[in-house]
Amino acid sequence: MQQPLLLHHHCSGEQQLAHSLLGGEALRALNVALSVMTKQQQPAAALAAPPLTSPGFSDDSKATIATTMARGGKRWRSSSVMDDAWKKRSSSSSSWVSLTTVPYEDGYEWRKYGEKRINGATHTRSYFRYTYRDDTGCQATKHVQQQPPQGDGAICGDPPMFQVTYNNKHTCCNSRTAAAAAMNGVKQEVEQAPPVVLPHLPPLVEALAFERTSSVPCQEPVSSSSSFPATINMQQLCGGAGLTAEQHYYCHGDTAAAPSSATATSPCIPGDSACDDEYSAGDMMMAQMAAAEAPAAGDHDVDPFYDLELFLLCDSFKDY
DNA sequence: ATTATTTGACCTCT
DNA sequence: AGAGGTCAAATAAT
Repeated sequence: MQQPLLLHHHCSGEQQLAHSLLGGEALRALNVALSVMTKQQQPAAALAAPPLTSPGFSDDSKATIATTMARGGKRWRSSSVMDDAWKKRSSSSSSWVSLTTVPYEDGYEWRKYGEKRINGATHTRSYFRYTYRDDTGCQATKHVQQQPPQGDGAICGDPPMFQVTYNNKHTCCNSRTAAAAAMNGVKQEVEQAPPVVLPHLPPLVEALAFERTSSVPCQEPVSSSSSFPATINMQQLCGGAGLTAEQHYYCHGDTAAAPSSATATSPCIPGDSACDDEYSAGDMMMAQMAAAEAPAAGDHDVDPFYDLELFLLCDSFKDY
């Protein structure tokens, strides 16, 4: 319903758009949808992606590495470091998949460390690790795989979809403080925060996603490298333009870990000093709405949807 | 000068 | 042997 306004708001005036969105049916529909969401806790849909298990390492493989290193390859790790890596790999296996059009905007900063051509895939796969891994010890990684075009692939306006596979939970408490600590040269204690439970998104979430527009100009398929910024600018997250595209999360592994930003980081929650300047009446309205829908203060620790709601609301309305 | 990305080699697993 | 993941030297960007 809002598509014409969204497409032409530069002509008809942003105020009118905001009025239409915040004062009309859209907000009410959103409110209802979120209300249903909070009450609906269905198991996650079947995974589209193959299981991403960590097979662990046998003693034999350790020996293999030892001999390999002895014969003078390009490897440089000491055996003790290797042992630690094995322990980590085998003890903290968890991964989850996100299907999204915005593969790099998840609230954390990532550094690209590799790119591979994957068999049968039309695009290369890019590998990222948490930018401040060395400072925080956070072992979170992800890889991004652009999906082949759906249908005939030539439909204008169909944005490229990316499958983002996250590995290892963020052990830094949240994105901003970890980044700040790293930038200040402060060695941050690695907190063993309780695992954040990934909200299982019911189908209704799809109704919240912004409808794809058919008027977006045709684009060349996104090339595998350098077409996207590999790191996330926090200012962009808080005040940058652009609507959040649809994101679907799937999880698997031992613990349902949350996609980093969608929950704990919530980079744009009103009241956060880093974002306050960017928010006005609309934000307060969203905060009130979320407060009305969410359990009493303090209860959102056990409400898997609470932070997700805030994130979606905040991110979706931040430009108004 | 510093930081981030690219890219080919290396490594493990199947 | 091939596939997928990681490393770090080389290169590019800031």
